[in-house]
Amino acid sequence: MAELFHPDRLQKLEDLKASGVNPYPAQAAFPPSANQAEAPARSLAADLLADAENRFGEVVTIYGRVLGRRGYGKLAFLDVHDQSGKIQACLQKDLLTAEDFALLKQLNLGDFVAVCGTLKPTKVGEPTVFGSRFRLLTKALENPPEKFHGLADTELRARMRYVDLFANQEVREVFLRRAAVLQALRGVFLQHHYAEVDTPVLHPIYGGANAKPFVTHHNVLDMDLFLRIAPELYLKRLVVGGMERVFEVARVFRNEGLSMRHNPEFTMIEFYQAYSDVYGMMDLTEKLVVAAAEAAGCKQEDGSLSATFRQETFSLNPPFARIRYADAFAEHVGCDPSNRQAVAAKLAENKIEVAKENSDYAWWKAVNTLFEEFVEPQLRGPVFVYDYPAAICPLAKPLAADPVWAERFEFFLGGMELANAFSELNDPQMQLQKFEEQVADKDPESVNQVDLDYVRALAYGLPPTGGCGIGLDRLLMVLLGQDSIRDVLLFPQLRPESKLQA
RNA sequence: GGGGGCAUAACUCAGUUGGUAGAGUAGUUGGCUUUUAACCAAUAAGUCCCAGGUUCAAGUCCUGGUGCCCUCACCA
Repeated sequence: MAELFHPDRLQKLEDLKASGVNPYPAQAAFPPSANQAEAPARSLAADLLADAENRFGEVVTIYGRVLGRRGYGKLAFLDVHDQSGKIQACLQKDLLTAEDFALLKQLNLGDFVAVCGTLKPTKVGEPTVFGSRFRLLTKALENPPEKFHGLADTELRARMRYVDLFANQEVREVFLRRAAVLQALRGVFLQHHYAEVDTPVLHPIYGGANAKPFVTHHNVLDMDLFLRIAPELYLKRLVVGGMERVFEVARVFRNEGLSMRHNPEFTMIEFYQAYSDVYGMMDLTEKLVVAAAEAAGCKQEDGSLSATFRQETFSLNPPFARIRYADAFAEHVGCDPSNRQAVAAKLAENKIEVAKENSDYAWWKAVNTLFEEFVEPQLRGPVFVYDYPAAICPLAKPLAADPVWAERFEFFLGGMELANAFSELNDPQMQLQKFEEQVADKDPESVNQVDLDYVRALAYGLPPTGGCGIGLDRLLMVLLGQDSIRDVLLFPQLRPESKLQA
């Protein structure tokens, strides 16, 4: 970036100031004036357009950014964009004061303006505000992107999201829908009498998932802290304490690679409900996904729900399919996952090594590698896979009937794992043992220790509880049809722009 | 971290075999009272990502680096 401010614009700014125009007024509203009626309150472009025919003749006020201008000497059409959309304004010399008409000449694309005037159709019928008053609200010192293509460079779009958002209306739509989805999900939780909570992001011991953490340091306490990789263990402490239904919209941080599905920080919605279990969580997850889909605009004309993601259309009408892990495994891998010899043959065939002899965890981890390789790509979804191998589920309660399996499901959609839920393990001794095994099985570079305080909390008694975590960003990718997680994150992680900061 | 690709004006992009850096949009100036990617005329704008190298000559070829994209690895 050669210049932070466009030189021509700086000149214009000086000219404006010289002629007594404040390029950055504090208030948007038209100031009261002796010889002019008070301007009406602001209208949104979309509201005016929705009801234009009934409002023709009405005096209205619009605010927005000018992103198009077609000038004709003594008249100009402006495309005024606000959050809701775009409406045309027409400014004619006949209707304006000399000062306002002079100001029109100094206007640039990208500037914010207020226009007050009569809503009327043009000769071709487009609803247009024919301005009798007009003022500059903010001067822009940078050119907006090319008007036809918008901002296309993916790097610039992510780096300068503030430009992407106003230059590409569909991008703004994605993020407004993201906000609507979050609100809809909160609505479902409130209907089910959940309390929204905020638990710590800075953890002295990290846990609740298997991931590498970011490390930071508190100066006064003189201790290292980890940015949370999951809120799980804190949320269950709340259930121990008697907060029976809690959820958190939790930003979590994982110090791992980036990809179209991975960002170092992402949003997980976790929720826990006392006296429920994994099956209750399945029902609630289904309701949440449906509510999210409705808020995301997935409702079709016939009332059905569907989303198109990466050229594939997914029906989101409940109920979603439910399949046992072992059945899905048998179908796509070709053998019973409990048949050790058959599975060993499959592992050898696919050159998958069991990391450690005589370790249940290592064995089932390898089994799960087969699952990830052969089953998950086939799970187009929406589908719940349930009854996972207990050995790889340190936080889930084993099935009473067969403790090889645990009360856990994962929810798949669009080829991605979007949710993960358990009947929470609440036997403190078994939990301690599983934690210890897990730490012992860990690769050396991944420092981890048993969260003994969590085990102590369980010792005070965690009622039977169902818990679930939903990867909000990935869910939004599918619902909003965005290929990359970067396209549903306002500010995805990028390296700093060396030229700008140098 | 491995492999592949891209990087030229504020934006979108051309740039031939290595031979003076180009267009459209945006900007500036002028003209135009119903356009909508308005139009017409003039004009300004470049560290061709960075640093080396080859060459009489490099946007172009070579080496290294940086950033981004794709892919693999990592990733409950």
